[in-house]
Amino acid sequence: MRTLDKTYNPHGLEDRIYRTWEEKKYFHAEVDHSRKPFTIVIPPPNITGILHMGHAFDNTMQDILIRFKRMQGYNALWQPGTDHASISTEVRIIQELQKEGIKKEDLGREAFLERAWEWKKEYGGAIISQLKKLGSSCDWDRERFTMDEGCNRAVTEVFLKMHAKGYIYRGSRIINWCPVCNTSISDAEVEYEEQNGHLWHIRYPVIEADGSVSKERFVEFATTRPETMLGDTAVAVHPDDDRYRDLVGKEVFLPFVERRIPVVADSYVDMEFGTGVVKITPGHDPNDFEVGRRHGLQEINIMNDDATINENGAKFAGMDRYAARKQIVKELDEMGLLVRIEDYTHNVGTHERCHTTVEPLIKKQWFVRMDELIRPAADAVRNGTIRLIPQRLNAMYFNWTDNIRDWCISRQLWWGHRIPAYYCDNCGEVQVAEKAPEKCPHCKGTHFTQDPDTLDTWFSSALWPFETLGWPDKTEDLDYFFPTDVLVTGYDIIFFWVIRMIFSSYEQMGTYPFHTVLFHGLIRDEQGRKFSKSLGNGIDPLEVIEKYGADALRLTIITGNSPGNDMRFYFERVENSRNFANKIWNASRFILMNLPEDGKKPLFLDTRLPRGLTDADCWILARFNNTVREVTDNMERYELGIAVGKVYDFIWDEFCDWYIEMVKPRLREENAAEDASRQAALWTLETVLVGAMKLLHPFMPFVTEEIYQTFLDGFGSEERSEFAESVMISSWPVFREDFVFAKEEEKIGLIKEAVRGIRNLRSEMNVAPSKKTKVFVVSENAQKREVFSDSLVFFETLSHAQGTLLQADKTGVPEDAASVVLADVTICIPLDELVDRQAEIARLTREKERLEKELSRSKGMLANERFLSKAPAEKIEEEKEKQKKYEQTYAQICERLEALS
RNA sequence: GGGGUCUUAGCUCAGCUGGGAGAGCACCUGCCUUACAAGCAGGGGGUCGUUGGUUCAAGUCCAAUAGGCCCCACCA
Repeated sequence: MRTLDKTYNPHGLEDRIYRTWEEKKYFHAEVDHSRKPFTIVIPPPNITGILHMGHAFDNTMQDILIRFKRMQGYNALWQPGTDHASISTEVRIIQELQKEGIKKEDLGREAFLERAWEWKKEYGGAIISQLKKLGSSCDWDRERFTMDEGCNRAVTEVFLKMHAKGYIYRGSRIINWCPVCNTSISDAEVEYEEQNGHLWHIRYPVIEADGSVSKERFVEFATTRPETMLGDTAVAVHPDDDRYRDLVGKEVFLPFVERRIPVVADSYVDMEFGTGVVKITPGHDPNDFEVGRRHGLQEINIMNDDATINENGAKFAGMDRYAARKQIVKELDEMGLLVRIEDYTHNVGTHERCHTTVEPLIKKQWFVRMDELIRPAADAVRNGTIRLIPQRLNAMYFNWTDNIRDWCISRQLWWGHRIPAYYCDNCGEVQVAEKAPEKCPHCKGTHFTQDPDTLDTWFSSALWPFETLGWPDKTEDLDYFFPTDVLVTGYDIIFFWVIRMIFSSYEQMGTYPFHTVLFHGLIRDEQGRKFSKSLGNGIDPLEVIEKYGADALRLTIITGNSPGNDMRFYFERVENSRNFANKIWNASRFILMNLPEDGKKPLFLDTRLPRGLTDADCWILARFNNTVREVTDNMERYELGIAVGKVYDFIWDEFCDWYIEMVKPRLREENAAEDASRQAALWTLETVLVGAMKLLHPFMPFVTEEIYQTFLDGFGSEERSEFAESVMISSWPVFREDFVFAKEEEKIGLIKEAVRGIRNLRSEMNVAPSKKTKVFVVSENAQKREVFSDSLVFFETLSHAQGTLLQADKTGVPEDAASVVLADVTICIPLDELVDRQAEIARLTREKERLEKELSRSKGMLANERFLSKAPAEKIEEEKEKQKKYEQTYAQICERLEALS
């Protein structure tokens, strides 16, 4: 006989089920033109990473969508893979080497890369096995890596094409330099930190008309970085600033390096700030760089790559930038050029990885020109070709596209895609090509050196949606699965990744990579803080899975969350999810207990409605039907949190707490004689439970699979079908016309109200559970017998449960009785059975007041001409019905009150 | 400085296109009822940040305001 343990235990079960899925190749998708594809590419996790809550969030959402679409009959492909993550991996390897006392440079490029590949081999797979623990139904046969052979070819191809089109160029620009990582970093990798510093007020002597350095006339300005004065090539004032009008065009004297630099007028200067004078250091400040370019100023680099002062820094050469700062301030003071020092807090750019203060430097780097490329990316969102969910993120998206700057793609790192550019050893001429050319077209030299830099890690990620499907080859996969459908990711990488995928895809493929981007927020700790290593507040999803199961983790993550919103993670919430798994487990056990033991074909395999269905059966079928429609609708609108909430409520509240309780009497041995009714109940129980397992499967894949298969008991079909052998390849429930039972729904709705009324009464009147109470059900409705044909049984159940005899009676409400007045039925408990007459009066009075409020609202609406003329007819009808009910009920309550007092 | 977002029950949060205030946890009461105490039944508790406006009707739309958070830019 099919049995389940008393308590749900995900341990072991989840791994076992996942293995079966893999063995059966359910995750695998092949080109099949008879079916529509549905494709998601995974945001490739870094090979350095271990699974964190962010991954869990991201991948749970993707898995839900892909499982849903798979069940709906789509040829669903979830394309997995990992990212080489150039800088973060390189940093980690350097740290590892440090422990062995080895420096990256000592090892050399070749040996270092060997080391990196070893790292990839060792740790790259860890994240994959962790994703499997979560239940991710990726097509692992298609796993890719951003530095595998195909992706390498894709990267080179794109680089060459874009270079040929003039989108990629090499140029001198001011870039952010990290002196510790020894590489340039992109603007987006700079993190601003508020730091306490100083504002040094300094003055430069003016050069007099006779060419002498003035002893009396000075220009005063303030700076947070005095050491950069060594690279000053001008001071600037605002063109409208009357105070300095006569100075513009003159020169001032720069101490130490003894340079004469011009005073220029530029509207970049804020007249209000400080003295209205700014020193201009084009070599070490992005704004100054711009000013410098406008005025044709000299660009002087005063620093080495390790942020020590170089030979342009006169006597300070060789000093660290901070040591030089100290010394310069001291000497300026001695020269009488330091006016004062002020405390000042300001934002300082730091490298997000190592938090070193970045140094703006002018360097030759490779760039992608963005002005033209970005346009179609902005248009796609603007005209709705690509939909961002939630829509409010459009603003953030346009904030990026409207303020785009050229993308610096070269990195002075070793781990990554090598730039396909070769310099002639003889003349230095650069050739961009797949391989080193044989001859330099410029000087005919034959020896070349490849550019030592690698590409920004996002360069390859930007190609991810099509390179993983075979590009640059023309593959059938690409043709069939691309463009993909939905991208699921965090809003924090809109710029890094999403925008870059969109323009890259448009440029290379002529089409957008997906039509929808579903964003999720961040998972925070219970105090609302981000998870971070330094805070030590991280929660390891694997530990949660170990303790509560992957299903519980998934349900927790998705419940009550709406797209793009952050959420807090509480263990209490996981416990609740685990309890829900246990709940459905036990509901299943209950049904199994009542099934025949002979291993007969399960009843629900016959989808026709059986004889003997009662009102209760029809009601739950109708409620299920309704849930199917709503949940499907929510899923299609990506409202996953709402969808799962509805499934949860249906299963726990309607199915378990009401239907199973209603149906119990019919299952009892002594009622076995009424076989048709019993069979109908069992058929309904099975049909609804199995259907509910399907609805729940995308969210909680493991427990639903176990239950589904237990019920199918080996009778499943090997094909994808309604009763496939696995729930994950079974078909998603659809709305059924034969499950529409409006009348029965209404009846049971009434009965539920009645029962609640009785429970309320008993509870409020302090009726002891053991106390037997008479209950009269009074109805004006002549059809009451029919209405309550089920309810009698139901009441009996309750009475049994409560240890109380309840009985229905058609006589009127006795004088001395507490009662609940419903629309067309009154439920009462004789007062002699009860404690307190006053309590009943108080209760009825409250009820009366509530109704008065409702009535006045309703009357107001129906008296309003505009409402009557504008509102849809159904709405008005509905309101009239409501009012009628209110009035009836109100009258009854008044009567009861009178009778009591 | 620009943009976004949030403010709903003690806590954490749902609430789609305006029309009877919700969930989980916590709390209180009563139940070990033969699926489940990881459970069942019932209950208390909210002027939906503040002010004004649109509307017959606003948690829901508009404006202003206070406070929190996020992103971008970054004033030397």
